[in-house]
Amino acid sequence: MTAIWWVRRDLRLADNHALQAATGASDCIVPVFVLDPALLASPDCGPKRLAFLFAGLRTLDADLRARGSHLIVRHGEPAAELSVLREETGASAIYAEADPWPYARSRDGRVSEQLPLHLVDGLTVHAPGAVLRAGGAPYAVFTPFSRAWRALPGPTARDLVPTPAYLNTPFELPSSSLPEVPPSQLEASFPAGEAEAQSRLGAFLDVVMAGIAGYASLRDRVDLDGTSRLSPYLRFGMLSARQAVVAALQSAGGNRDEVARRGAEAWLNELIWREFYMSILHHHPDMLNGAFRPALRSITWSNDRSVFEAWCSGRTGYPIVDAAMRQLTQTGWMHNRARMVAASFLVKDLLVDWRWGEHFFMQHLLDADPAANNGGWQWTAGVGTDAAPYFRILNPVLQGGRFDPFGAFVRRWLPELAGVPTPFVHEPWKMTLSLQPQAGCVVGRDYPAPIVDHAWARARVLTAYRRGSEP
DNA sequence: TTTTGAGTTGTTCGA
DNA sequence: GTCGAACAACTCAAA
Repeated sequence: MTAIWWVRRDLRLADNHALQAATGASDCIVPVFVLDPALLASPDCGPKRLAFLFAGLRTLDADLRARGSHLIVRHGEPAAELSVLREETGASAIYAEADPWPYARSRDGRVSEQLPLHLVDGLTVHAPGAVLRAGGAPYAVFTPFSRAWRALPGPTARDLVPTPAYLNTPFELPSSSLPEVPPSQLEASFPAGEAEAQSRLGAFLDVVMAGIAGYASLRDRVDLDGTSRLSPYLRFGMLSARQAVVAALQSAGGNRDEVARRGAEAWLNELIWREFYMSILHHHPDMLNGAFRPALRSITWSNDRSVFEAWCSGRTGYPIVDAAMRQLTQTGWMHNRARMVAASFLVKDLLVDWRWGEHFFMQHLLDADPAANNGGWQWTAGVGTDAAPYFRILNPVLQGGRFDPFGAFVRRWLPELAGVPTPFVHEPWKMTLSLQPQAGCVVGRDYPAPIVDHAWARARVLTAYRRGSEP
């Protein structure tokens, strides 16, 4: 018996339920990845994430070759390509990991009409649809969702599926080659692959390194390396979410000190957020098209192209926003706190439709996932499930002072601020005209003046939301 | 059905 | 400088 293992966003051999289902049913496995032209042509498909995916596929191929197998790559419409592959191999079934993303669901529906496709849960620890209220309705608020999620029997180390020692793939089949991507800063920041993901997880969990132990107190500091930086790996399944949750639960339990326990709890909470947004998207696929709350679909945005472009390129005149955007466009990753500050600034200070920002993040983030990205933007804009209160408008100067107290983050990404004294580093326009040349940063010449006045913008957005929520 | 308490991540103002 | 209240009103979840 032969089975096709259809790889999509589960680029790993460890703890892979779709692969396990395939090997359980068949002794011959055909691993395939289908490059879908509809996805490659999507405006949300950016070159950085694509390069990360290609690098991940090469690594997966190498990992498979070490086990007697290899990855077959096909380019074309998935149902058609899988159909051809099934003819070529005589496979009796196709196994793949279920994905709640609406495009994936319709694609898989089309494949199922023609082929014996078996979808296996594994993208999340608890299937999106498994965490429900007493009457069977889905949750729309995070805290009760997380309580119900935690109340379900959680995975333990014994539940993790080991990496297969050998995979029998005797076929010599045509395989498309992946485009070569030149080495970049990206490759240095986030090397793709399962081994890298495992090594990062190990370092994060290491007691001596204090990654997870310091997480609760340091994760908001944009100038420090206080987060796991595992999001790109979770996005493509180079790391199993189940393995991450098992690690978090292990770190949260036992006789550990209070700080370490709190750190593990905080990290577990972030993993639950990921599952929350996948669940939300599963139940409300229409969220990708607009605000969850109908009352907030008629806000009048300024939608000023020039301020949007200033935001995209990191030229708003607010250092923490600009540093965040440059970190994103240069590395494909942005610190979580910086995401909130940058997103809040676009929506609340510039009054630009949150969907513009959502698309920009989709294009640039290695870890961009439709569920989490949309959920985060709706949360920031205050138009989604469990939305932020209307009055939560982040002040970029205060956020900078609190989460980048010495200005190391903004100086790293904005070299023009290198000589600005720390008291002014988050508001350089407050330097006197005589100090600016001494600091090597004349506002308006070396670094932009603020694109809007925050106090004025705050009043404007409150008015716009009040009007937008009127019937 | 009605009621009640709560809702990731804050800011501003005035005493 | 510090502190507490105010900031729309609404929806969700559970009793």
